[in-house]
Amino acid sequence: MAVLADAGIRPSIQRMEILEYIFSCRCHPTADEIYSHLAQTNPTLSRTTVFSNVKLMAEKGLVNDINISADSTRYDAAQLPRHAHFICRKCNNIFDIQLDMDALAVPDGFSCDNVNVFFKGVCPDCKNKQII
Amino acid sequence: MAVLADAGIRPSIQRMEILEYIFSCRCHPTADEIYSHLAQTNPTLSRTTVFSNVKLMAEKGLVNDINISADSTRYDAAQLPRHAHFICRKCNNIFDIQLDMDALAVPDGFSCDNVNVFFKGVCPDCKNKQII
DNA sequence: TTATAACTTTGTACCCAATACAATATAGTA
DNA sequence: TACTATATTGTATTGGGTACAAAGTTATAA
Repeated sequence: MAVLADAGIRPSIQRMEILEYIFSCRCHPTADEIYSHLAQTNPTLSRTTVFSNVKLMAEKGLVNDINISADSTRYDAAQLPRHAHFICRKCNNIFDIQLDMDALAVPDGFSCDNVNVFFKGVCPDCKNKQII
Repeated sequence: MAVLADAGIRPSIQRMEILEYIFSCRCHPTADEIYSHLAQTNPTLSRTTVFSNVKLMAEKGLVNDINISADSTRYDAAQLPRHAHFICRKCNNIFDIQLDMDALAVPDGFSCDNVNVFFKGVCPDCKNKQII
């Protein structure tokens, strides 16, 4: 996990496990979901450690923090191709939406390090269920 | 405020005051900020009333709920021209960014009722202050 | 007008994501 | 080894937001 050191974060067992999970799970987990998952194999892991480290990783640009809903912050691997997110108002699932986001730019004077595009509505599955 | 009735919301003093403030202030207020402002002239107003009504107005499409930061949900008049938002990591101010968002679309099958574009970074003012 | 039903506001109590903080543990350096 | 800096842990706390029941208000019908 040289990616941690490259980002200026000193590697540790906990940090490697957290980042590995965010990079591999593809489920936009919350900090609590990351904690619950990792605690199964690492019972002494602290909830605070997860919260403080995902925040650090977001600041360093290793992960994206997704505030698509008011509930809680979700995390996504920053190394994935840029994509948008869709949240379903019925099932609350979050979907990756492939989209050309290169055209999105800020005016001169602003320096931008992060772009998020969020769609809200109803997903195909829930639309079908409503008809039935 | 026929706009309330048009959206299927029964008008009330409280609801008109809340909507009027969101439409006029242009400051992306949180529910608590709306409450604090209106409570100055309406001391019996309840915090719960504000929270439940801004949520209702967001569901009915009268206002946009902005979750650009994890802190708290902010609200914006939905009748304004579509625009993006920029949050400064230094001063936490939120700026309106004029942007062509018509190209942003979801795949077939999804039905989308709301799009948000969020930029994060440093605003011109804070960039200048850092140099000094 | 009165009665009744439906809805809204209010206020308290509560939930839970996130943070503060101090104690302990670990890693880096001389 | 001793010392310093950084991480982790666990508890206590904060604060945005909600649940719920009581009180107040509006609409509809007889």
